[in-house]
Amino acid sequence: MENKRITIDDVAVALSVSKTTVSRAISGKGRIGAATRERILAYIEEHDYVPNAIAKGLAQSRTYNLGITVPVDFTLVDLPFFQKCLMGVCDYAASEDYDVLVTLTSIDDISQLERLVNNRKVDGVVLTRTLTKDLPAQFLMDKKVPFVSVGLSKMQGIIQVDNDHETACFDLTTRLIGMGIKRFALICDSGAYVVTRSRCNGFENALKEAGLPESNGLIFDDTTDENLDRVLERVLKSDVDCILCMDDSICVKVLDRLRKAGLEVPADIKVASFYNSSVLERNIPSITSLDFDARELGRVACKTLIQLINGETVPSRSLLGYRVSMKESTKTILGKEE
Amino acid sequence: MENKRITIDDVAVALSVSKTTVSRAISGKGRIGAATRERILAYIEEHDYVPNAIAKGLAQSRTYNLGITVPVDFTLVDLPFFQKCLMGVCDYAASEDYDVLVTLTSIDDISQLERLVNNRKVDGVVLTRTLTKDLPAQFLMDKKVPFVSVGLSKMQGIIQVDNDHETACFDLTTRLIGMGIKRFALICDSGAYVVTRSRCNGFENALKEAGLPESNGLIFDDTTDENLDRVLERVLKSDVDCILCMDDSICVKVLDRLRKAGLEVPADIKVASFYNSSVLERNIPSITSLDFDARELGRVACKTLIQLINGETVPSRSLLGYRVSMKESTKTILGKEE
DNA sequence: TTGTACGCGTTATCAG
DNA sequence: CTGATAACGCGTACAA
Repeated sequence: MENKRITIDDVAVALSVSKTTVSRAISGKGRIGAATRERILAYIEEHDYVPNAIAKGLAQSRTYNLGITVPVDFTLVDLPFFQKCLMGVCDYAASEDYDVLVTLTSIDDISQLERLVNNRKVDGVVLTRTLTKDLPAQFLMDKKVPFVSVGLSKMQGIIQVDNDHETACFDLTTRLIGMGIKRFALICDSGAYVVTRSRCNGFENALKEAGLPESNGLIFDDTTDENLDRVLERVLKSDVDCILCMDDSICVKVLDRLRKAGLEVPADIKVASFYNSSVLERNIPSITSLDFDARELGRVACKTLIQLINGETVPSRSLLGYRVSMKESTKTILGKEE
Repeated sequence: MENKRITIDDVAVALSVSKTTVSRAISGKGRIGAATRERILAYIEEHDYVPNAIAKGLAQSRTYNLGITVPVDFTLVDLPFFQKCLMGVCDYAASEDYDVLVTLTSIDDISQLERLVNNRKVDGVVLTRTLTKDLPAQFLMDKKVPFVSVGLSKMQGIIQVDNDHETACFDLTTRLIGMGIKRFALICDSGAYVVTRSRCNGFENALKEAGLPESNGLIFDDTTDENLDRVLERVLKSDVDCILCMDDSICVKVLDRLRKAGLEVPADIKVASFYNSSVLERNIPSITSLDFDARELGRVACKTLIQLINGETVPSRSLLGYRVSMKESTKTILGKEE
């Protein structure tokens, strides 16, 4: 094993050319004779010379590093999302010879992100989980650091990448209506997430489009753990056909309560989730839900960010697709299938 | 907002001192007059000058970056572990002004790690999840890059940090025996993890120490999804008092099967898990288990790595503690409590 | 097509 | 105690 690392200068001397020529052979920039070029490339390959990324970075005031914020106050339910998203970012970054540097952020502490930016350790940042009050976005904007936000944000002028939750919820609701379901209850969390609004919109639009009265779509928000029982009680009394859960974390609780109440899904009541986080993967019955490809989301976010860094123009909002998974939990007993 | 970044030279010129002096005031290295030192520090504070980490890195051939490998082929059950571990690493790294750079590794693909190291993007690496066949460790060893391994490894000469699984399992088993439980079944996975061996050892030693015959501790390994049913059938016929699960991923399946078989925990049979991954957090009944602090593990791993990078001598093996959580799932019906 | 010389921002070395 | 000056390794105008 070679221990001592070789520099561009060593290559130049060994081949009796100048550093410039070697640099050109590697980068492809600037004209250079095909012959010398081949010769240099061959030598580099032979002696496995690898350019020093730090020096390169210093010279071009670039780091070829990307930052990604990861929330510390996650729940088990949204953990897979961040993990997959991170993987997607890493995927694409690697393909462009960028590396990814994680920084923990909580709702009111962005000190790690500040360090990262102030130390100029990254060329840009991917923000995951957008809150209505978005400290990181504000900070990066002030510092004029390129960044893209995964998840829609209310802030103006932010490059956003997200799945099309609104259309997805519209689609799922419409299909359920098509199966003969008429009365819904949508159970939301009390969080400050922007995405909740989009999902509600999709749901409401589907009802409207189908000509169903508003009263057929009960919406319960602010359902903390304590009053979920009361909410469900009201839901069950309301002759609801199908409970829609804003995401799996709610769905888990709902299923748990229904089981205790001795209710069968889908025989007594149907259930579906607006966000499949894979925690319910093995649930019996299988749960109808919306599937989003978080890894792809990460890839697109990363791609967009790198374009942004390179000064290319990027769409201010990219919406990715979704998949509607019709499963057991919404099957009608007559054997009607999707 | 200041837009243009200020350099050490600007500070030097503004204060009519040399760059060297400014550098000394910041680093604390080398003797310097208290007066000038204060003056420089004040100026820096005032004009919020931040040293360029890249240039600093180039000068000292250091990056102040750490790498951490994250496996791509994770399951939902061990996801929280990696996440918490990552957080611990980030915690400590930030406190030492290091940043953390993630790299995906699968069992047979370490190309991202290779890029990272070849490009000299990191000063050292934290390895998570040690397999019996450890490609990353071998690679880093050859490249002479400092690294520590989270989780015990069979390889010689590796700096390891882990929880003391063996003692923990010994402890839990012993306490269960103390509660009057005599016959155990330990259900393992068929994975190639080194940790499985440690846990089995702790379990077996506890039986031995208690003077129980070997036949009281049935061990089933290679329990793939398909034959788990058969295994459980045999277990139930064997008059076992308590099923011990190697980790929560197995425990989830076992609980599921027991429920279907109409068996009550702990009335009909007791259950405990050798690794609480928080997926069973809300399970009813609550599950007796071993708790490990993955975040602390990450912190210690990171601390050890930085010491290693700084040329300090570090213990070749650090074993961290654990917590035994006695819960409902092993309660005796008579109301005997732990 | 190729080479020279300088800049990137900092630390380290060696004088004073 | 302080200050020039040389690395660190690479990119890039500018010159040849």
